[in-house]
Amino acid sequence: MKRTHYCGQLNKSNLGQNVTLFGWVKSIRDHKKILFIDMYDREGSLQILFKDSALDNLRNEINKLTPESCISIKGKVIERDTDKKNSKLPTGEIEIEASELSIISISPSLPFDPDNSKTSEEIRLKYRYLDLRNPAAKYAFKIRSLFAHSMRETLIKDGFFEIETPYMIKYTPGGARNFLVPSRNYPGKAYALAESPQIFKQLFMISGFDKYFQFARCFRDEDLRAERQPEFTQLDLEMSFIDEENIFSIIENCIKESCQKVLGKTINTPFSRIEFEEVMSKYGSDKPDLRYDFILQDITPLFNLVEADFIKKGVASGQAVIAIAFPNTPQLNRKSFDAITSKAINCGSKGLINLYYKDSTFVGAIAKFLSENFKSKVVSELNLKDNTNIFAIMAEKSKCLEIMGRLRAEFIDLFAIQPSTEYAFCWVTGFPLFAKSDDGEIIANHHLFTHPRIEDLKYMDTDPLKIRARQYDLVLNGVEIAGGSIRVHNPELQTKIFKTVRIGDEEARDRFGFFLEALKYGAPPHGGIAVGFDRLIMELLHQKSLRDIIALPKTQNGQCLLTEAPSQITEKQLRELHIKITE
RNA sequence: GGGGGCGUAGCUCAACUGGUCAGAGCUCUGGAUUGUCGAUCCAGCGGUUGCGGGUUCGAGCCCCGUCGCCCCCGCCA
Repeated sequence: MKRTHYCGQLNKSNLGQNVTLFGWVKSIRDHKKILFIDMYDREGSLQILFKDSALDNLRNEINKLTPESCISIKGKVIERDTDKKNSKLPTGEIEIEASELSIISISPSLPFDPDNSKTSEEIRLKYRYLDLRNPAAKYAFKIRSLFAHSMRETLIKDGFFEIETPYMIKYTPGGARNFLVPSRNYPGKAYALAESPQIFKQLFMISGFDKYFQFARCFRDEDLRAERQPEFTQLDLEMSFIDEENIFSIIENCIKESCQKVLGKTINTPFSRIEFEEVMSKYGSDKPDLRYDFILQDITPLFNLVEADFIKKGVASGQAVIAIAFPNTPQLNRKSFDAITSKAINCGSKGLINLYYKDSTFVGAIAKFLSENFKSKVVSELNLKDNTNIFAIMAEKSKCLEIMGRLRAEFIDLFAIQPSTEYAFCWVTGFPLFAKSDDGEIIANHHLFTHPRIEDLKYMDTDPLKIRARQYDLVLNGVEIAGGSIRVHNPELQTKIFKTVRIGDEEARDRFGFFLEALKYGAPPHGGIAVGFDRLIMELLHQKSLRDIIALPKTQNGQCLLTEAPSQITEKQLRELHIKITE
């Protein structure tokens, strides 16, 4: 029982060799006196030929065969006649003339065809082990594996230690909701599953490990989205005696090398950088998709010139008008326009203004209100060319930007605009350190250990909302794939920050006691970043859902359709855990 | 917690406003076939229209409830 080759790896260089293969039957084409089996394994598929006395001898066995059965074949690699080669198959120049066949296990017909991508996800997740038989899945998980390996390799080469942190940890309030693991030994107490290794990696810096990384599973009990799973993988790292530049270059290099090695794709470094304020005003989002260069434009002053009442009133009451223009796009039909308008309304807009510019004239619902003065100004300010759609909304400025930021992606989709590049990486920096909560309180925007920018420290007592953080996100094609910061290592500054967000000594001790204690003992300056590894792979492979690159994902409601987790637990288990179910 | 989409044969889908609407392709089963390659040809099997109520002479279609899947908002520092 020894495999000599993978099916998918044989080619003309193996001609004449006797091979032993293990794999699955894809299809059987029986011509009675001659018969073909397409056989595949994880590396690809291959045609097996049965004829003459070998076919006569194996006939009984072959008649039992069904597609997707597991078999082994012994035979000889032969070249196909020129007119019998199959250029669609990597192994199409050769075939195996079989001398032996053994059936390892017969499969009944599958509940669905693994190669048919139209099959509903519900069925595919229920039989995920069959779904994963398809070549696209094999490719995705091969890339994922190689990428993890390559990232690990570059970090080890850069002097990082890979250190594990516990998953079952002490619950600390704030942040994402935790999954809880009730304790058997301590009635009423529970572990929390770690939502990230954040606090531990900072402890490692205080321990003097200097450079730490880990592929860490993270658990968050929050509602799911296409790019969120309740458990996911972060490439987490932290370094001492560094600043932002060190983090950027470590990550850029790690991604660049891995893309080159694993995907054969060249990524340009350094990645572009953009400040939070700029990214919000230009793209209306802190995770801009820079494969497209359309930017939002504030045309509020121009709209003063529009004679429509609702616009005059809006602008007079301090609302802003934000526009975006799409040259070389067709005029929208009623249906498309209504669809996109309702999206705008769903995002909180009152409506959507659309003007179409063609042959030096404007078409649209508000066209009749436009003065010549307005027209000539808008043409020059927006640099309008023929066949351009201009969309605008009017609202409070930050709301406007946010809504337009979302619509930007919708328009790009609607007009099927081709991206200018395959991968657009960018760093977003200069996030505000604090934000104002709904009830007017000052709260931390990121987490409480984020270091303020040195030049903004002076606002701490006077105008803390003006302080920018030494925080950075990495964005790829409009998806946030990493985030991190330089941390506070000075206990006095830490106390000041707590004070600003009105966390008293007692609360601080309660929530972060062991960590604040640790900070006292000669903490080095440090910072780090966590890469959403699943999202990175998803984006690199242009997948729309995290489920495509997680082997055994959960549904939007957090169920595993294969194993049916979560499942009912018994009275006995509950008793052991000192838990009573009410209701 | 909220908004939207979907659920019909093993799979993918169809069935105009409620009335020959239980249908197709693929899979599957049987047969034919010496160069096929998601083979082809012939024949056949296959249904609690997610589930439970209701309206109606009559429901896949309308109404109420419920379950499940997907997308989004809130949420996820």
